[in-house]
Amino acid sequence: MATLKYSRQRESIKEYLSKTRSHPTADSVYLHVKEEFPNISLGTVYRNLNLLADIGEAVKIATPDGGDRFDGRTEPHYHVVCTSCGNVFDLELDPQYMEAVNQTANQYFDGTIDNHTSLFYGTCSECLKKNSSKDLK
Amino acid sequence: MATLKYSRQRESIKEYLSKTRSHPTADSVYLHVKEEFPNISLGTVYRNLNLLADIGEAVKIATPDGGDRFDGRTEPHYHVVCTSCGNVFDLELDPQYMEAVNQTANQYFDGTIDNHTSLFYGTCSECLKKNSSKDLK
DNA sequence: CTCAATGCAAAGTTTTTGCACGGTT
DNA sequence: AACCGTGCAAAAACTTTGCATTGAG
Repeated sequence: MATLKYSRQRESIKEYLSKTRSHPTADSVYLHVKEEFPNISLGTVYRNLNLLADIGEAVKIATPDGGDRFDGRTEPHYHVVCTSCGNVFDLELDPQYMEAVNQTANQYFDGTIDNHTSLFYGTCSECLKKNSSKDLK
Repeated sequence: MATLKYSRQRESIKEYLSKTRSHPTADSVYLHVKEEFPNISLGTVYRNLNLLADIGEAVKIATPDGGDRFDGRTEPHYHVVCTSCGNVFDLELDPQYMEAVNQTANQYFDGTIDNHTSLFYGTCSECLKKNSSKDLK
């Protein structure tokens, strides 16, 4: 395989991903890193995001509407996607349940289940508020 | 809200979704329904797929690579996405675990968790075979 | 008759890719 | 020097949408 070389752009992307909890889209990452590297291109951001996901230093989270989201948090954890606003949240699940579920899932997937990318859909509290106020009219 | 009118195209889409276990993409649905309705357009397929998802008669499953997948199975169940080939599989999870996990997730999402769309990533057995033979060379 | 659904094509969004150049090793 | 990474722009992949027409109620 090709040898990985250092690049300031990739470093900046990694740093941003590791610090934010917002599970940004590729475009959000682009906008942020652009502040430090005004000439960076969206293509470079995509290439690095996919590269980081490939080597396990980031997680790509697919959402049903809008683009994919990325997460730089490396400890195993689940996610919840709000189907109303599209935002992604970390889910603090009792390790005991995560273990049990992963074990069951692995009966079918032979130990390959990636518990970073397990994912639920729901409606976040902010959207619940908005929706209930809409229901009133 | 607008009143729903019958259409043979939508009926055909629904029937296909309810019979297949392949979790097809919009394009696969299009190709299939095209056999019965040669003039059907991809736009119509998308419109109906989204409509069915909105009224809860189908589930839209986002995958990190390739297009979204659709499922017509209506009983609550989880899915596993193969990150190698992109295929989606049903996951028969002990209801007791599903219940426990949903309950925990719902502490954060206030009872809105949709247990049709909860989703894991892994590598399916077919891809495991292919990958291991690649590793040998 | 009314309005939802369709087919078609154009446009929108998101992501990938080819290529020449610059940066890291 | 070798070759990976970048910026740019074009292209690809996927999905939505406007509009005239057809079809259900």
